[in-house]
Amino acid sequence: MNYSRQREIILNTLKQNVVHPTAEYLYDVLKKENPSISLATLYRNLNQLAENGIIKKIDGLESSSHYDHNTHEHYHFICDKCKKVFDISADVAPDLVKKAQDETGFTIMGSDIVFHGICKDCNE
Amino acid sequence: MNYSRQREIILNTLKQNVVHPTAEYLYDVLKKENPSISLATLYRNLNQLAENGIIKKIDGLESSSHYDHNTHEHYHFICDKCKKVFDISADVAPDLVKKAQDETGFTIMGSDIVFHGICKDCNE
DNA sequence: GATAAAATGAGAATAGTTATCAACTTTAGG
DNA sequence: CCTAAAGTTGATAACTATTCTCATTTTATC
Repeated sequence: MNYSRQREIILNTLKQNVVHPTAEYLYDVLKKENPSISLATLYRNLNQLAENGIIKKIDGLESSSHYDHNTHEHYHFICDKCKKVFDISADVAPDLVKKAQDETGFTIMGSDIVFHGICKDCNE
Repeated sequence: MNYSRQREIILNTLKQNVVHPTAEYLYDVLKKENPSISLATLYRNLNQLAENGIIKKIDGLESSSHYDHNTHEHYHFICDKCKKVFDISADVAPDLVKKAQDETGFTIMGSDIVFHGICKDCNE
């Protein structure tokens, strides 16, 4: 990844935003200073920056939603290779909601954890 | 929500699938037994079942991705009312990846937690 | 069984994102 | 500091996942 003016602008704009903006929001902000910037350039650069670990893309699962008939508190692991989703017991994060509530003072109604990695089968 | 044949079929199909299928996967399975079922019916019913707490929709954030220039391990809270995203420190779930790794034997490369609820401002 | 409310299928519509491609930038080597 | 190769850009078409619309059919109620 070599230098690019647009990428620098995008990264700076993201850094100046305390919130965790969506691409759409960033696009609106960017266009004010830089009316010619293209939406494709924005997405391309956000993805590149994320792939290089310079920023982080927050979006649990990637494209499509998954559905689970098990409604008991539990979490999920998605294999980056085979894309299968596995259950992880709620024990890995005890009192999670309570702790987060104490830290923030927000009313927290639920939590989802999504782990990423490579499952046993794909590891072999 | 009153009874519906299609909803029953959809729920049963979901229950019989160990994996956590996407709508697309479910649609393929459903069509075999029930060729006339419509994709809209499937989505409508999955949403209804999820709203009624009968199944769970797994998808971190809703529609669009958010981007974060802070790449240190930390988690997020999204306010269901104003849709703003807030940071939550990694302390709420100590040794999370290690614990999940011990439980599963998978190679875990990362974890995302998304909390849902109502933020302080919206609570007032 | 008649009637109102809810659910359906088909396909159009939408939102978010990615792909394509010709023109322009950046980098490295001579 | 010129040039060729590699990378990046803007514009727009294309794609994917999901929701909306609406005429028809099912379900619940009296």
